[in-house]
Amino acid sequence: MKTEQPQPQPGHESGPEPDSYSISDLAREFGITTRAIRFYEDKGLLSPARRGQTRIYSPEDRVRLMLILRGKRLGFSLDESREIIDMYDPEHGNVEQLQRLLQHIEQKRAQLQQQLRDIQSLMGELDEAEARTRASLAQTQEQ
Amino acid sequence: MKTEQPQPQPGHESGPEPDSYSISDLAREFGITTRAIRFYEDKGLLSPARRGQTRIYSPEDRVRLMLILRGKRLGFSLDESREIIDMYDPEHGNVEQLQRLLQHIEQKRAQLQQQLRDIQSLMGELDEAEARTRASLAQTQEQ
DNA sequence: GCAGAGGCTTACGTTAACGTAAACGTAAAG
DNA sequence: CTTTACGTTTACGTTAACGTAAGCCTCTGC
Repeated sequence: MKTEQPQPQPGHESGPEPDSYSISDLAREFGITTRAIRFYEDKGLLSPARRGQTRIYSPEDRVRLMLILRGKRLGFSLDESREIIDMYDPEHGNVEQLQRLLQHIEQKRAQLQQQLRDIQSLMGELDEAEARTRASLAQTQEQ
Repeated sequence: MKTEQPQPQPGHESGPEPDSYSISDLAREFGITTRAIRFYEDKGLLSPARRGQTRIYSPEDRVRLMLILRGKRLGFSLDESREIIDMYDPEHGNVEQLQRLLQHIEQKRAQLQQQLRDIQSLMGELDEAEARTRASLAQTQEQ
């Protein structure tokens, strides 16, 4: 089912940004399965609109999906990704919750800094590994 | 069982680097369970020496364990970590294997660069989230 | 009017990475 | 000599994150 795009405000939006997506649109764009997308919804990470039974994804839904996938690339669980995404919307009423959110942000920041260090060292080691490999390759070739 | 440290070359090594560790030594140091360490061995990531049945870990084994845990922090699977660790020792004989190793290194590098970008953007967003939270907190307090 | 091309729900299967527990061996300490 | 601490193997259990059907609905093109 191709989600129809009647170009709502005619000739005004220049960039090609659709205002809704089908589930397979998103699956194709991000190289995942529709099953995965529905799974994320099951886990409370997405809640697209419905036309009848059919899911209709807004650009905001698409952004959330991108955030989920970025979280995966960083090794976050879906629960962690949801927590991070939930930091965006300001529905946090009382002071305690805001304090805990700040702590949470600090924790994430610390984790990201650790990841940064890890990446730096691994990058350096990859450089060395590449050098050794090229050396080994050169030696193999000159014989 | 405390692995005995008879200080083999007497009064020569100044730094406190033990030359062997028990499984619970390592478990304690890295905040994991002995079960996990044995699991890594099952998966071929470690192969410590044995005194009878008991596992004896060398400093090199300890380093491998550190690399495994760094891999985990970066969201790598144990298989991926093993592949990366295997890049270190030069047992790669023929040219094809070396070529594939180089490709492999390039892939990892690309992945790490993606992670770097991901971390940068997430860091920025954490800054914004913190700012919003502090603003929200200030507003709550001034009423 | 019917064959595809999507989409939906429900449900069982699968893999990775351990957790948990049982049942046993051994060495030092009281 | 028995408790305590640590170690071992074996094996079943668990959670996350989907994969893989099966069975059914609905619109579109021919």
